[in-house]
Amino acid sequence: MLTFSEENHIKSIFHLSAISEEGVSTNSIAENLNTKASSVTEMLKKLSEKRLIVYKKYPGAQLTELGRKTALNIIRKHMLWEVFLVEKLNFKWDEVHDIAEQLEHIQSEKLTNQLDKFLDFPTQDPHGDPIPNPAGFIKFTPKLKLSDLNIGETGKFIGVKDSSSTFLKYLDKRKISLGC
Amino acid sequence: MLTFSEENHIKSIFHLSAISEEGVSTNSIAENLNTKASSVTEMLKKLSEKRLIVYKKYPGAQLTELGRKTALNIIRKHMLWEVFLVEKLNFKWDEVHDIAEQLEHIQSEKLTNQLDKFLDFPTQDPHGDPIPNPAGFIKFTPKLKLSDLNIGETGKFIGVKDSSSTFLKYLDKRKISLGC
DNA sequence: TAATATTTTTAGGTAAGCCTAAAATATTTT
DNA sequence: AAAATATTTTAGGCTTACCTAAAAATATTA
Repeated sequence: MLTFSEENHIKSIFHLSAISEEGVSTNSIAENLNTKASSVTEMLKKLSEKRLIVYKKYPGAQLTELGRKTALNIIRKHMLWEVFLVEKLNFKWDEVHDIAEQLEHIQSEKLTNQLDKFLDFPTQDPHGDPIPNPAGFIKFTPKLKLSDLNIGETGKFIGVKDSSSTFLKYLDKRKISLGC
Repeated sequence: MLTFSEENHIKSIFHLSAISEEGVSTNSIAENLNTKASSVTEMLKKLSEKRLIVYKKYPGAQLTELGRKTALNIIRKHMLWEVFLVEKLNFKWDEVHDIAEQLEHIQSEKLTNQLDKFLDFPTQDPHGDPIPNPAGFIKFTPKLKLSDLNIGETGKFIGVKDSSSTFLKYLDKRKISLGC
């Protein structure tokens, strides 16, 4: 059983790995979690003892297979709750993040699986990101940036990189929504 | 913003007040929360500073109006989540308590209200207890104990006092469910 | 490559929330 | 009402998760 803080660090390392690959720096985690490098160092030691990361002093942190599974499980829960909030409770896609940050820490495997079933096994969260399956497998859809398209070319809008409330509201105002 | 521990103490005091009236003892709270009297004393000081309880050294703790509202809000969330788990996610009435103990601490008034609406404003939780409304008002239904009925008399089964998993499973086995 | 800058770690401190053991207070019994 | 028993509080410690400031390690640049 992990604490909220441990789970948040694992999640942060997962997200940052996707960008940089090969060792996530202490500073980047600290920045990502709005905490200090010294606090992160402490936590990295702990996560390393729990075999969730491989941690060599200066190169930084890398998730083990166990760590990756743990991260994906938290992210899966986060995304399923976001779908629930948007589809069942009529939240806007820019309002769900903070609530899902809380809900993702609820511990009950049965709850997660029943929620998944209730939502009819969604494959994407409200921002178009793929939801990992219970085994931790992610099905990526090939994507292009809007800026990669030439004038006149068309495509289907399947996701955003920036999930900030400001940007999502901007898209809403321009009537740009998932599936366009 | 209260911590989980503060919320749990407030809830405990509320439940224990219902039984004893007039000051809840330190020991009873400790027993109820599986903690020690000395830890409770500390917490009572803190809750008192936050004007959630009135705390005189030996007579024990009593909720203020603010404390009562706080307690009822937590209990309302707990019950709504229980209804959600049973009605939407197909949980049994004996499985929901531990999960609801976690969900009751999620902070979002909008979430609570949207959930309430989604569930079509339920008035009772799965164990037959009345759900407080957003203003903290509880509508009690007059009840009789099964043991108060004479042989041959009939009634409608509207709730249980003992929500232990064991007892609820026993009722299930005897095919006794709410509304019988 | 030596000097400078950056990053990371270590050292030491704080607050919350728990604990045990001892002291203080209240209650019950004789 | 004094003694014995219960309860409650205080005192002092521990762990987690933060923090700041200083030291150590690494990277960069002149």
